[in-house]
Amino acid sequence: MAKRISHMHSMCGVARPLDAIGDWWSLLIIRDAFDGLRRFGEFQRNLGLAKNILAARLRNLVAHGIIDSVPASDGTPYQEYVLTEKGRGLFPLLVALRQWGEDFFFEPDEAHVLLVDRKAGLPVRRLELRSQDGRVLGPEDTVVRSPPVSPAKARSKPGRSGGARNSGRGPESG
Amino acid sequence: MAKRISHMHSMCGVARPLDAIGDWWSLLIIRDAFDGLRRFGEFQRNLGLAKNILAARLRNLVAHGIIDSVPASDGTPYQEYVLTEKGRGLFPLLVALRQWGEDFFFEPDEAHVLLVDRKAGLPVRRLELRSQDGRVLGPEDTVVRSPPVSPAKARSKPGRSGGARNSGRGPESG
DNA sequence: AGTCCTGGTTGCTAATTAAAACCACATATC
DNA sequence: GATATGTGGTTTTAATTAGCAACCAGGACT
Repeated sequence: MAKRISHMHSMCGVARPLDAIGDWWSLLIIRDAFDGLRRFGEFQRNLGLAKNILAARLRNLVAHGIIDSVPASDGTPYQEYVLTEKGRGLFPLLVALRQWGEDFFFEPDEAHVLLVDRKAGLPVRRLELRSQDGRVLGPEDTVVRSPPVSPAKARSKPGRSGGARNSGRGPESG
Repeated sequence: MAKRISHMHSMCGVARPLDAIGDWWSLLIIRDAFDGLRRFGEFQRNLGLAKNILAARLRNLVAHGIIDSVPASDGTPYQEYVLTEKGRGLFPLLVALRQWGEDFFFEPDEAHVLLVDRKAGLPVRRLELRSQDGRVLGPEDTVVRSPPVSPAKARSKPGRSGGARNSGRGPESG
């Protein structure tokens, strides 16, 4: 199932999720799942990937708790694949990806689908990262920082380097 | 450079960006670039990946306009790799990924770094998708829809199926 | 009974990945 | 001036992976 980036030193908060998703196909499967697809054949036809690959990806996603494999709801003896809560948590990521795509991957005059608010029928707003007090934050306005270490936890995880260092910029940004 | 998911039927607004990014390593490189890393050796040491892989990924990212390769600013005759505007556009995606990771990939008591607003020193807000009028939107509240087709463009791209069909749910969600 | 559809698994081969060795250039050191 | 050392890669090579195709099994339809 792919060597992937495991053996990463830190397996930080970005690498870990990547490892769970698996690969691009998985992300497209998840997107299709958000779109209401549930059956093996639906995914396969829609994505056009080999069946063994699809089977492997679905297995992996199920193993990581992103998709749940449930008995088909229509009486057929097959499985349906539905997003778990964890899987549904990927919604912002997919939206971010899509918005980035809309921004940079289409000619100005090239027609492309866009995400609209179902109720109002209008395009959605752009995703924005905001501070607690509502300012929009860009890359320079944020830092990755270790949380304040409560004394009780200070000795619980001696192995990971996350404790004290790196409260500023630099490697091991997690 | 990986067969990837090219040969996808539609290369929709999600698949296209994925294709450009390349793979997980690339995303980690981008994350490190956001973190201020610029030199080949910095990336290599920080990520622990083979040099040829790093070189290939950097080439790919440069080719896709995500990273720019500029002469080093410190007088050395080497290159520095800095994010382009397009690359910086990936910030929300990385934040989404990180927040998802924070939600589902750490034990409740497991310490992990988190993203804080540099100025206030407080954790950032959660990314939320909102409608034009400010409602928070979940997966069910959105649809992927073709934009209204202006007559001039109606015949410009006969090949792509994006024209009329699929204004609702279903495949080819782009 | 035969055929088709769904939902996979199993082999196989070609293509990719990644580790390691190598190389060129520059700077620092003796 | 010769030698080590760090940077920024490329080439070589072995192992892994992807994806095609074939196969298989249960059910439905004819």
